[in-house]
Amino acid sequence: MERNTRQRTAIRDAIALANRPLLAQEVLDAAQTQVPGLGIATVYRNIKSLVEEDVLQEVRLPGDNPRFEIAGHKHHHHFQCTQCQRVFDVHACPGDMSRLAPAGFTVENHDLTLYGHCKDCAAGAAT
Amino acid sequence: MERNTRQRTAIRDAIALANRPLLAQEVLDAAQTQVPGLGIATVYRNIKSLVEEDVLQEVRLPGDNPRFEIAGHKHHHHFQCTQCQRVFDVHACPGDMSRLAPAGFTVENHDLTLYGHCKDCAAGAAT
DNA sequence: TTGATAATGATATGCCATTATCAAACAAAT
DNA sequence: ATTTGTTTGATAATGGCATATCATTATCAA
Repeated sequence: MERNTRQRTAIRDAIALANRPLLAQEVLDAAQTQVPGLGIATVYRNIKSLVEEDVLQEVRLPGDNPRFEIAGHKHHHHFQCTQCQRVFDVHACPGDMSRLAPAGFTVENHDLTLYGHCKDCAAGAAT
Repeated sequence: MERNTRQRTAIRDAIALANRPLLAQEVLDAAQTQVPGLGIATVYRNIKSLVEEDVLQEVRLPGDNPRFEIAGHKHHHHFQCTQCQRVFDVHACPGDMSRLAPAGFTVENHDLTLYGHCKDCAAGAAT
């Protein structure tokens, strides 16, 4: 991955502009608005190399396939809408977790996922 | 699944006695100490029916296959050891999360996973 | 104890996300 | 514009978890 191609640019831009973590399939859908013939293999290839270059980072939520967002964000968490399944960043954190673990356990990190209805789905739906 | 078999009993007991969520493969390993010839298909079959009967519940952690624990526990979270990969229950919670989400989002639930070293691995290892 | 039938175990198959393959298209240095 | 080596796109192959299949075994009511 040494050359600048329309495909690579479209993939990176799609993720950057979404401003939320995207599944490979969501990246394909978004990037195809820029490059109609784009193939899924190219999406996987470029995501992989962009992760290796620390341009992107992987986001794993329970039970879901990997999503990808622009790397370098400071500590944050995620919100998943139980209706549209989309994932959004949450730039807040309950704070220190080290007291929660049982005695003898050392806490080094944590993942928090909030579930509910996103702004769009909360607005349109009767719960 | 209407009959009581040695296999079914061994599977349920293995999960109950582990006192932590187990992968299907971990259930097989544990239950085989009671029923040596036990097959993986029987483990999957019985786990599935025990979940449907609300005897077991599924636990999903980011990036991992499903684990299963005895159902009915009150709200709790999980700790995963980054060394042995085992998962343990955490009977504590930072509390209300509804203020963390962006405006317009409604929070209905949350999952928290702590990462670090479990008691066994913290004791024996040089980090 | 027997007999109807449910459960088991070995393994084939299904399912899906991801990766490999390879000819064709393209980037970019000359 | 030519050339050379990289990237792409279509699709086959892969890998891993889970389920289906089916002959055999086991359960349990009578």
